[in-house]
Amino acid sequence: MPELPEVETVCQGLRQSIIGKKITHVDVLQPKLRINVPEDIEEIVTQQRILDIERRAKYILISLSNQYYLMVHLGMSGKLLVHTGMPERKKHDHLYWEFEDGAAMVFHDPRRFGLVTLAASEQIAHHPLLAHLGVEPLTNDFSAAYLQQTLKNKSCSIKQAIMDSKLVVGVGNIYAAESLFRSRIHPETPSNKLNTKQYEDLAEHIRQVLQDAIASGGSTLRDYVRSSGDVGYFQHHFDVYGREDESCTICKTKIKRIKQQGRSSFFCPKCQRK
DNA sequence: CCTTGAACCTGCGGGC
DNA sequence: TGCCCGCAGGTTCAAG
Repeated sequence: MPELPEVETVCQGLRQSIIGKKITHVDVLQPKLRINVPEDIEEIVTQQRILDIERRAKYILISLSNQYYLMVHLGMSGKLLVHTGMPERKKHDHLYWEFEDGAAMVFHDPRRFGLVTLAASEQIAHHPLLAHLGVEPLTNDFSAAYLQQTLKNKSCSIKQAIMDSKLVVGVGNIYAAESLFRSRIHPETPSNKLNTKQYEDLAEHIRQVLQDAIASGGSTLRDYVRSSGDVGYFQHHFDVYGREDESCTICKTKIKRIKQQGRSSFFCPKCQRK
């Protein structure tokens, strides 16, 4: 389950639980994911050790001792769980990796919008899934100046713009709504019509809302490891997301829901004006 | 180039 | 109880 903070939390959990382990077996129960699982995954991955876990956008990159990355994306409904022994097989479990010490990792994804694939380490930056991604929101490349510069000629809504992974990665439907609320910007505002302060607020609040969520995910990391992965992604409290007709946490006005690009947007019509 | 809409897939909850 | 609808955290691709 995916927005950047959840993916980051999963990566942190994996770092604590599988680095150094040797893969002894791979079981592919369902190869038809967003991209088909490579047919040679078993021969490439078995007998390799997990060296490290990295994240790029919402992709989990597991580096292996043979200069390959195992790339995992969780899509809308994916989970990557680690068990200390062999877990019982559940519906929508699509891949199992078994380790030398008896532990196992499971990729579980009812909707199959996620993916598991392989990439040679030296060409990882040029991999088609990663090559055209924009900046990471938690690095210094992401700033008000960057937003203002890249959006100055764009008339699309600011919500659509910040969810565009060619611009900035990792801002999904929840955190787009939350960062616009904190910035007091209406989601339908044209991207090129924000003033300088609004670009500053937005850049700052995108960073903040993601960092807050990572911190709160991190606080459950102990549980994550102990219980093999179920963090409870909707543990956070949101100011606007999913709160249609409930009252604004600032001014008590009823939160509105509208559709943008086929997806729900939530905002306070009083705090967030066009 | 841009914008819009649909597509991929399963499950859940509400209305009738 | 069943059926149909809309909804869900993402991403890509085709059409206009």
